[in-house]
Amino acid sequence: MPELPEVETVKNGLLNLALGYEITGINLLNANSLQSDKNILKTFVFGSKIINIRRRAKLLMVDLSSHYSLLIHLKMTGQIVFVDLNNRFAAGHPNDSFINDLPDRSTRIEIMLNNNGMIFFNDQRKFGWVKILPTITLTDEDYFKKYGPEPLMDNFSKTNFKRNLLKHPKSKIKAVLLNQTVVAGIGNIYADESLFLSKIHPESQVSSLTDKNIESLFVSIRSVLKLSIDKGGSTAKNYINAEGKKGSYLQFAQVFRRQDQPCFICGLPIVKIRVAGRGTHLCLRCQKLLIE
DNA sequence: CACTTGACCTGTCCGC
DNA sequence: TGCGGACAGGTCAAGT
Repeated sequence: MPELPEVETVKNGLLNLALGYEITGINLLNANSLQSDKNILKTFVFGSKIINIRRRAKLLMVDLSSHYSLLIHLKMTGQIVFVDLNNRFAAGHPNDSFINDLPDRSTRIEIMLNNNGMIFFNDQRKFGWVKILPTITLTDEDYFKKYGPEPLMDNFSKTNFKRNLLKHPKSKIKAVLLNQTVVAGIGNIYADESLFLSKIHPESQVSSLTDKNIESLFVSIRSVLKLSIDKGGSTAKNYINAEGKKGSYLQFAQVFRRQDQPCFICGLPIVKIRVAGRGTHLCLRCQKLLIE
C-alpha cells in the first residue's frame, strides 16, 4: 500500500496527534511484527517522549527522547492509527465505526501514550515491521545509504535522476522506477501514473529513453506525488491515515485500476498487463514503447 | 553480472 | 455453497 504520499500523510497526522507525548506501554499482539530484541523496550522505549516524527522513502521514524527511534515499514497493508481513548465512542465521532472497533484481528502492536491515546499498528498480511534503532543511525550516511534521493527534495535533480536511471540501461523503465536505490518512495500506483503522464510505455528500455523522456518523467513523478499528498494519498483497499481516514488520490488517477475504462486523453480503453511481476496499467495509444 | 521469479502472509474475488 | 487459483499498495533472497 503505502508509498511516499501515504507515509507522508501518516507522518503529518502523527505529528499533530502524538508529538510530545510519552510512551507508557506496548502490547505485542504479533511478536514478529517487532523485529528487535524485546528487552530494548524497557530500556529505551517505556517512559520516553516522542520528540520527532520523520519519513524517508516509505519508512516512518518516531524519534524518542532516549535517542532511540521506532523505525516502521508498512509494506503492503500496514496502518498506523492514533485513537483518542477518551473520545472514540462519543456520538457523532467524525471517524465513525472503524476506529471504535480497534483492536481488531489485524492489530499487531498497540502503543500506549500518556495522553490517553493509543497508536495501533494494524497489518493484515504481516509483511510490515517495527524496529527499534539508535536515532543517530537513521541517516542517509548510515541506514539509508543505499536509498536514492527523495523525489520532492532539492537534491533530486534531472541530472541525478538520469545518472541513476542509466545504471540500469537494459531494464524496463517501470522496474527501475520501483527500485528504491534509483528514486525513493515510488511504488506501483505512482510508477504507472508517472509513466502515463510522460507518455512512456512501462516496458520501454531505459537506454532507449531520450533526454526529453527523462525530463518529462522527472516532472511527472514530482507532480503526481505532490497531487497525491494534497489528496491525502491513495486508498485502494487498506490504506488509512493516522486519523483513520482514507486518501482520495485514486479519484484523480489516470490509469491505476482503470482497466477497461476509457483513457481520459484518447478514449481507448486502459489495459492491464504484467511488468516486473506487478500489475501495470497503461494506454496503448498514448504511451509509446521505446526499444532500441 | 543483470534481470526475473518466488517467498513472505492474509483476505477477497472470480470461475467452475 | 464449496474449492482452487489468481491477485493485492513492498522488498528480499534465490534462481536463470
